[in-house]
Amino acid sequence: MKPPQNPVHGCTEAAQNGRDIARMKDEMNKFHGPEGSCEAVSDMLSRIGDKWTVLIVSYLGNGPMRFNELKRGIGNISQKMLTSTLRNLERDGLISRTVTPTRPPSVEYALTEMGHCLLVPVSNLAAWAVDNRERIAAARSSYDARTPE
Amino acid sequence: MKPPQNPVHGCTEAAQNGRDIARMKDEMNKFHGPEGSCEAVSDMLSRIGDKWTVLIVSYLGNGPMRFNELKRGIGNISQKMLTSTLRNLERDGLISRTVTPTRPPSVEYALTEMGHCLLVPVSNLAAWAVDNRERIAAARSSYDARTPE
DNA sequence: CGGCATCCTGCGGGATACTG
DNA sequence: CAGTATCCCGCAGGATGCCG
Repeated sequence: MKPPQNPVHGCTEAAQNGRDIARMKDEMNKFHGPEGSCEAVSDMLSRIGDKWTVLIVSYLGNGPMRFNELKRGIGNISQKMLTSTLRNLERDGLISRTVTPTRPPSVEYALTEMGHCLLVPVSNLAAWAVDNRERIAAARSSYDARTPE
Repeated sequence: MKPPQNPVHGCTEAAQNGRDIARMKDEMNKFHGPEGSCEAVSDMLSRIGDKWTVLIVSYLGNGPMRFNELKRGIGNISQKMLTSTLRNLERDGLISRTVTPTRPPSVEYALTEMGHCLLVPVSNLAAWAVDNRERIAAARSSYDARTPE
């Protein structure tokens, strides 16, 4: 029996008010506490939060892809950004780059084990974003409605 | 019996290769599929991935705080960025702003229920970042060592 | 104390053109 | 096909100064 579909993101204000919050605080304290790790987290989040990283990682979650395959899939990304984002991901050990010297040569990108690993928390966050999209939209229009007074 | 300390981030290549990956793919597909939600996720991630949002949210995870309290806690944030990030979070319904009209007035910021809710997936991601910090650092120096050839 | 307004800079990131 | 190189623009975001 594995973690039962756990509703990490459902969070309809019931489930979370107990244990999870406590565990989470611990995480967060170990995270502000020893000065260093805080920066590490901040760092990772700006890497991940950049305009393309998560898109690419999530596309590669469906299996290895070639350069232009990715480009077409994502659609509106420039070669420059695709290249540099892929480079950074490779540098961080999150994806692998395999060149097959045919002519013209083809290059395959794939998630590494660590890349797949990252996909887990990221997809949780993504799920949260999807699930709370409407609430946020509502909060925004509500806020906008009562501020420009 | 609740989710057993689930090793969301430990991911020592064992636990994840089965079900979780599959579930995750589903998440990701529902996420690329219906055109709209993909943007929503991308949006949220750039919000969250910006330089300060997560820091602030995580500080507020320890309880309500006042403006300068936050500023001191974080340390190197400018007033401008603190103000605007707080404003955005308030607009999105993730934090509340309460003015107590003493003199000089004091303003308290606190996470809303949705804010706490966000903290859960975020702390998972943070945990991942902490746990994989060294592997990433290693990957980077390895990469840097063999590229500038 | 908790802000807004202003000025100024760096760099993220798009468009375009050229190579192996 | 899979890049590299160059140019150029916008805006995130720091520094500084003023207000209730």
